Amino acid sequence: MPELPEVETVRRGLAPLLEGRRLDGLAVRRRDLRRPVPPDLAERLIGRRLVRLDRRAKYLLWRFEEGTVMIHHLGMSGRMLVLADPEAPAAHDHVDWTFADAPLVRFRDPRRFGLVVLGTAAGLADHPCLADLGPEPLDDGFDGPALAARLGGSRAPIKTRLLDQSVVAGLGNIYVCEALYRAGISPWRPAADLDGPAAARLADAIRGVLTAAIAAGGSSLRDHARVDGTLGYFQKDWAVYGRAGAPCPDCDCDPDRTGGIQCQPLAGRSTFHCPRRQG
DNA sequence: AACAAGACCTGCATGC
DNA sequence: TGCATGCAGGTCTTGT
Repeated sequence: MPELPEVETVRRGLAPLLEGRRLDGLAVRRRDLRRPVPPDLAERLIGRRLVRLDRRAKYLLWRFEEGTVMIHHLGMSGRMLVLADPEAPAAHDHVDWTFADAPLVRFRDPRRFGLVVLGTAAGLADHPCLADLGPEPLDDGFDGPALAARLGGSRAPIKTRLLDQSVVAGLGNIYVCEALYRAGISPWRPAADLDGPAAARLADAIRGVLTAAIAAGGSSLRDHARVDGTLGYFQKDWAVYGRAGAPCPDCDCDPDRTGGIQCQPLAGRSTFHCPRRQG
């Protein structure tokens, strides 16, 4: 589930509930996530107020008083539950946070690719999780030249470069497919071959698709809170992802004649594209 | 150095 | 119905 828009949606849902509240309790049921949950997590956090909930790339940054930061990644299958009326934890409910005057917040992550570690505000930029991240695509200054500079002279396919978090922070397989489609650029095109206009179109496409997805996701946080399960929201707006065989919504190519949206592997990931629009 | 491939872990859809 | 297979939104490590 979580690429940048989903993490941002979670952040926007949780922040108003939790910012300014004191953490009163913490339950860790499994410590063997992608990296071990630190043994002193409770000791470092309990009794402190959450000053601000931030996001960097696909990480949630829980900034507590006195400069302690909980760095939290949802991995592939992680989601946050908001439970006004807490139910018994299920099999993959690994961590609960209890803030004063707030609903219970629970981290559920069946595949355990997620991560909860600690950092400090002063050293955050140098933390191993964050040190190599590229620019935030929604920040001011992310444009064609900035993207082109990050791509450098790489001959690798543009899609694999965009999945590299040190090039642009926060994109995953879905939004890379969608952005390349919007920009009309083949996923296999060597990154170094993008000229100025193409890089500008791609930067615009990245910002556009992320912005649209966040706008669509914002209304569905209650689905997360309700433990609804499935994805819900922006997926109905995907132009190419998961739509192999469907007609391209833009060039309207006939799937019977051109094949419509195609899915082919690239760097081991399913890659959805319209060969005609993105030739 | 740059890139590809495999590993990590579980759930789910599909097909026999 | 039951079982085997393949695939999944992300990193990280290993090997070429």
